Amino acid sequence: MEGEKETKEKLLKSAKAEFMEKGYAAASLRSICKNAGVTTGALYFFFKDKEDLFESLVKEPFQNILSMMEEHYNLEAEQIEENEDYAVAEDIETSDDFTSSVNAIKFLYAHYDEMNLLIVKSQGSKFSNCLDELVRITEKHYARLSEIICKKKNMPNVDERVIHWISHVQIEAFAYLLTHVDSEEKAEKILPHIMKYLTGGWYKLYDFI
Amino acid sequence: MEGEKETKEKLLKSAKAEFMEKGYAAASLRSICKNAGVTTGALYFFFKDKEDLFESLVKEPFQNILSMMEEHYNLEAEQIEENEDYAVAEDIETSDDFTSSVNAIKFLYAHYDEMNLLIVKSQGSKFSNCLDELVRITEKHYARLSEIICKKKNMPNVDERVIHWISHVQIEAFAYLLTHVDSEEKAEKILPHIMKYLTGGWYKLYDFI
Amino acid sequence: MEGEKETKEKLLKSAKAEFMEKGYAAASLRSICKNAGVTTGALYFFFKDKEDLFESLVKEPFQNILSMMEEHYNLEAEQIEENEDYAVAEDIETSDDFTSSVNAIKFLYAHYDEMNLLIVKSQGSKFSNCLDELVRITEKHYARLSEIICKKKNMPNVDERVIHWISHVQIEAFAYLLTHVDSEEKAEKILPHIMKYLTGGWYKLYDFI
Amino acid sequence: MEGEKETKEKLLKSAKAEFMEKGYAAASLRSICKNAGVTTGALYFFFKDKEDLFESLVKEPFQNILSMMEEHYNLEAEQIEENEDYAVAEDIETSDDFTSSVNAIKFLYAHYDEMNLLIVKSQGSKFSNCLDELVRITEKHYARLSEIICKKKNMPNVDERVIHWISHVQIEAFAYLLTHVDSEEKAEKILPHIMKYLTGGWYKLYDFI
DNA sequence: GATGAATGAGTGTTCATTCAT
DNA sequence: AATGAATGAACACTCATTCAT
Repeated sequence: MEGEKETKEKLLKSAKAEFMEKGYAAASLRSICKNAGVTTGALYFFFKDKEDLFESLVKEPFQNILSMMEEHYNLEAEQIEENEDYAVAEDIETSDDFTSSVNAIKFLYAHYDEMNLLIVKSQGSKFSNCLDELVRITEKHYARLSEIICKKKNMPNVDERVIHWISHVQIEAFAYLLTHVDSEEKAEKILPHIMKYLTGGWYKLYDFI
Repeated sequence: MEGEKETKEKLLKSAKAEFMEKGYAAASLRSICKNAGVTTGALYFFFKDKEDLFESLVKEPFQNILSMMEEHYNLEAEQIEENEDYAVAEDIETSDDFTSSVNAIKFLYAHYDEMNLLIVKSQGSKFSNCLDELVRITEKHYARLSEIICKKKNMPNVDERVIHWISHVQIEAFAYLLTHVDSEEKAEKILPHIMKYLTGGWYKLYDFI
Repeated sequence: MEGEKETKEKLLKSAKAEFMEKGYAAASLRSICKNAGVTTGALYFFFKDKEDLFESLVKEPFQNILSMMEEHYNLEAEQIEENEDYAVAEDIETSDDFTSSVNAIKFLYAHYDEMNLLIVKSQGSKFSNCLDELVRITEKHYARLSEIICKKKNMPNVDERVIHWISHVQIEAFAYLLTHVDSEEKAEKILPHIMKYLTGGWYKLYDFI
Repeated sequence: MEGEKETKEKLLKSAKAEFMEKGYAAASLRSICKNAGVTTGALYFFFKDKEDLFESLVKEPFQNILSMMEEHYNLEAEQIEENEDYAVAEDIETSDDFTSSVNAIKFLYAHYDEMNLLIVKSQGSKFSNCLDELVRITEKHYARLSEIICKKKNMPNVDERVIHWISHVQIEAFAYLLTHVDSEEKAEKILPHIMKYLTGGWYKLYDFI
């Protein structure tokens, strides 16, 4: 009777380990089942296919990041609508108060494994380019901010490709932190410097200096 | 008689296309041979194995980047030794003269395909982590610069993990440019803004602002 | 529905035939599967690899021979310990009572095919040198006997390389019988002469004549 | 110009090494050519195919053994025809004068490599069963001797299968000596004991004891 | 819910051999 | 006399997936 209804859990656990070790494409369902102490048939009872299995591990965490980011950006957008000077005076995330960044980091490290799966182990799956989606959201937000700033400062609009590039760099920068600093503590120690560096870029770009 | 001595070229061309399309791991030697209009045996006459075939495409370009970067960093290091104030006054690559960056970009786009193979299609090959090597070199250089700057400014040394992170971000930033902007012209248009952004980070970090 | 659960049997049968015909190294798994009316994947469901397939055919019989021989030698050793004159008076297997030899032959012929696989068809597998193990056991036993005999007869010890050689010859002699006389009946008819010949060698060596 | 006409020699030397190391079947012509510093085409200029290459190494030595053995047996047969009592009185090779055996050993060790190729490395080639031919000659000779002895002693003829078996055992016994004792010196030290053992078998078989 | 069996296409790689030059 | 190029079949093995029970 042991195991019984936890087969699915065992499979997910084994799958996570396998995907972590070998990446999506090189992972073997055979191997996952074996390590779960279960036959292939069982896997296909719970999951449609390899893709579905991977998705079961990462979809929800990924949606959560998306939501979180959208929420964060919406909040910021509201603040700007209320006070158009906000963007100009403070720049984006320019203040030395990194609370929201810290919160983001907290969330990411709470789902450390899943984030790593998404960022570095998803090649071959439909999440291969999952960061692109984050970039897209970020980009949209920054485009709006940029427009406001430029209007205020009577500058020509910054090229949208530059905005896109910056968005990508920022996302990648966070991703790298997550995938190469293994504990939240350490990450939080580095974070302020990182934020300083990233916001410094904005300053320069809009000649705040 | 057609083809004759160009079999190797045909194979390399076909291989490049296949690797580009599917990435190293998912590429099929069978498919490469078929598209080259050649049998598998022929491939193994010219190349030791899959790895060797891939290497034949990317090794030399990669070595060239390495050389280029080392040369560039050595040059900069020399300038600093001659004039220690250089680093402080101008910061690294801070001037609005991006000549060396433009040259780098020119080189990268001259080997556009190979660079893309290296950066985004090499997973599974021994070039999987080729960017790490570039990061390592960059990091070493920046560590040296950072030390000089901090001494001059009576600041505590910047954490080496931060230096590492910045180096990575910079390399990735260039890599992204290359892999997502498909012509040199466009890249050169964006480049000044990118350089501005990246150097802005340094300014802020060392409180030049 | 035909076949159903006998796939493994069919594979083993087909494998035995193929190994018998071509030997381990030259045998083709493809061919084995085809003759079994089964796909290659099926084979790999039941067996880890080629080696494992071969092992499944011969391991047990081989272990049995080992056990049988060890038992036989231990028995003989006990008799000698009880009566040290045994070895001298009777020599090893010198009596005209070949019961144990006949039993051995009976066993060998009960596994005729497997023995042939082991002895003449195993080249390239890990059973390549399986006879060496039998020789080793035999040698150990004969070394002990030889020492006792020589002490009793005040002879210098027989060179261990000679003992080794004799052991090998004896094992080979039995092996040849098995691999070249196709029925137990015929073998049993020849056996007494063979035993006579082999024991005659011992007589002469220890100057019993 | 170097090499020039010695290509064939280089190929033969390289082939011998390869066959020695891997055996006939597992030997790779590719590898042989490479180690000879020559292309495959060259090999096929001198040799018809793999089989022919192997044959070039071992055919002559093998023919020589055959001749030697036949000569030896013919000589012995002549002696018997001249003096029918010879066989009975002395038995075959019974005297303690092993001159002819020593000569045989000398010859075998003079062609040590080739003999090893023939005996242990020929599986898969047409020399796979080359020892059988030696057994056949030996058998023919022994059959004749046996008949004479039995007539003289008024014994029933010894079963031809026994004769065959003994012949095989003797050939194998010599082969084993050659393939497991690496120097002629050592072999000559063991040889007297071996001869003693082998002739002892004959004594017993014909109840000379 | 889950098993155990089976599929069949696919993988990279090696082979002896051929042949125009 | 020898090269260098190429063939094409064969190899052992792995894969995600299916399905009757």
